[in-house]
Amino acid sequence: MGGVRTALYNYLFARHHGGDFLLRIEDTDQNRFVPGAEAYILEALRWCGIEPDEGGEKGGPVGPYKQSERSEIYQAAIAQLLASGQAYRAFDTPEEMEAQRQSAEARGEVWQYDAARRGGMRNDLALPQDEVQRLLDVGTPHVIRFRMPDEPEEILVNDIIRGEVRVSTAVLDDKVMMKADGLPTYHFANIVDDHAMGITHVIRGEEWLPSAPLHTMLYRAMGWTAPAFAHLPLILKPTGNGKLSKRDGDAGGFPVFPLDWVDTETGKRSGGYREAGYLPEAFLNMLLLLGWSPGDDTEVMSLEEAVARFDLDRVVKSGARFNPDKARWFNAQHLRMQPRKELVASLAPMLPDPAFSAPERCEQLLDMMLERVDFLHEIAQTPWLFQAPETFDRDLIQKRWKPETSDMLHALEVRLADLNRFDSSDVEAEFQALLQEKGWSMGNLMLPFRIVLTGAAGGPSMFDFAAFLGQTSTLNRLQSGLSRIESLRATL
RNA sequence: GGCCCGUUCGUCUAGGGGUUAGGACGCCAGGUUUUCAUCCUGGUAGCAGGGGUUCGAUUCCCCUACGGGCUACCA
Repeated sequence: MGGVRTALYNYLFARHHGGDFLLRIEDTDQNRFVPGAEAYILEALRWCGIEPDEGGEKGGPVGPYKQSERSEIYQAAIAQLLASGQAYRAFDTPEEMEAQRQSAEARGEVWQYDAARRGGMRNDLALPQDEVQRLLDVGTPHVIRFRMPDEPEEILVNDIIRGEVRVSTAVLDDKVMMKADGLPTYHFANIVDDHAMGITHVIRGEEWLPSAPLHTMLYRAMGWTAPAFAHLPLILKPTGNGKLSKRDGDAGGFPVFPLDWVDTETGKRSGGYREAGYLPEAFLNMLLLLGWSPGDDTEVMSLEEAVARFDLDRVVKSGARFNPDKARWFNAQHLRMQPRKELVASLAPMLPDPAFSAPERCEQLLDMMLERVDFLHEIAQTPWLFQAPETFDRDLIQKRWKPETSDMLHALEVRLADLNRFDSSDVEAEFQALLQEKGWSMGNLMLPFRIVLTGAAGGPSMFDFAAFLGQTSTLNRLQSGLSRIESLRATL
């Protein structure tokens, strides 16, 4: 969800200002490679309708769009940093550094690889030149670190959403730019690629705000103009503390992924909004308002409207708690805005019996049910629409079934059997005529009629429903339902 | 621990030196409806606390509290 929202805001911003939205795959961590993840991202964006202008399967003029295929570019860039003395090689092993960290922490000190400590470490800057050469000659694994200024300096980051953020380089460490495996870290690859690809705006999650000063320094060190930054508020759990995470969905009964996702290692499946029955428009609309507002009372918006109205100056600063109830509400709103044709096309394959999948039958179902559901599949999952009810609401029958009720329904059955036409209006006219003739009240006949045909208390207009069933099915349900209810009443 | 960001109804948010602090979700009540739902009407509920500045702070400043993020050869 968080990733989709970030993509959405980037897309809207680009579209609103006539720019391009590119997709770059940042796959520089070999250990975290997940098969299928890239295809998943592409498919999720496609489902949402926010496909990139460049990257993905499209490619484009500033490719490749996958960092694992851009090694030469990073090599050239790091050579520049090394040559200008703004980066250096470090040979310290993870074990060595961990030991130092442990002992520092035992003394209550903060340990970081910075200007104050690098003199005591095994690197270019501290080791004699011939020792460095020897290490290099024998192929000692090493990383390349960015050299923070020796003297503390205040770095100013101008964030579109948060304004000016100032950090002293004294609290920043010498971050690794190139890992021992020869691949760049996020920090380095990101600034190199953003520059190479002509990125003008970096719109990303707030978790990146602490490293924005580093990125600012990297642009300066490379002699490049930095893009504009905008750090988005995080999406928080519906209840409890912390940001929304994968586990929250399964526990809370709502999806946190756009599409179903199966973890290839554990085999565990996490539900997606698509599979949960959400319309992509509703999913996006819900995400849109989680951290941004148009400034007036408008809430339900199409993607086009969002493009027209979106800008970064109305993005909220504080974290937004996700509300599953409101997500449902958005779906209900968008469901009713869908063109009929599309609803029919979506509903037809969900239906339990192909006999109901004909366009006119789907139309009838939608007429009766659309305003009563939040999701289309709720129609398909209402059993009594498609077959006579198996069970009847005991409490309801106990409360509302009077001694004369069955006879009244028998009378209705006889009248309905005589009908030559069985449209909703025909059923209604006959129903009213019977009431009038016998002096019965609407409530005393209508609810039992509903119970006998559906087994339950709620639902569509009974005249529409009878017409939907047709004369034969209506009469069959009346007969079988009545006998079932009679035997049920005998046990009450 | 250190650094950074934040704080308006339960939730998402509008607002912004003088407002009856607005809307939405949820919840409650009433109306419409053959039931349920939709829809309509109304209600419930909020400026974290303390200091300043000011004629006047929810709005500006500071502090505290609380929340969040980062602190990897992960992104």
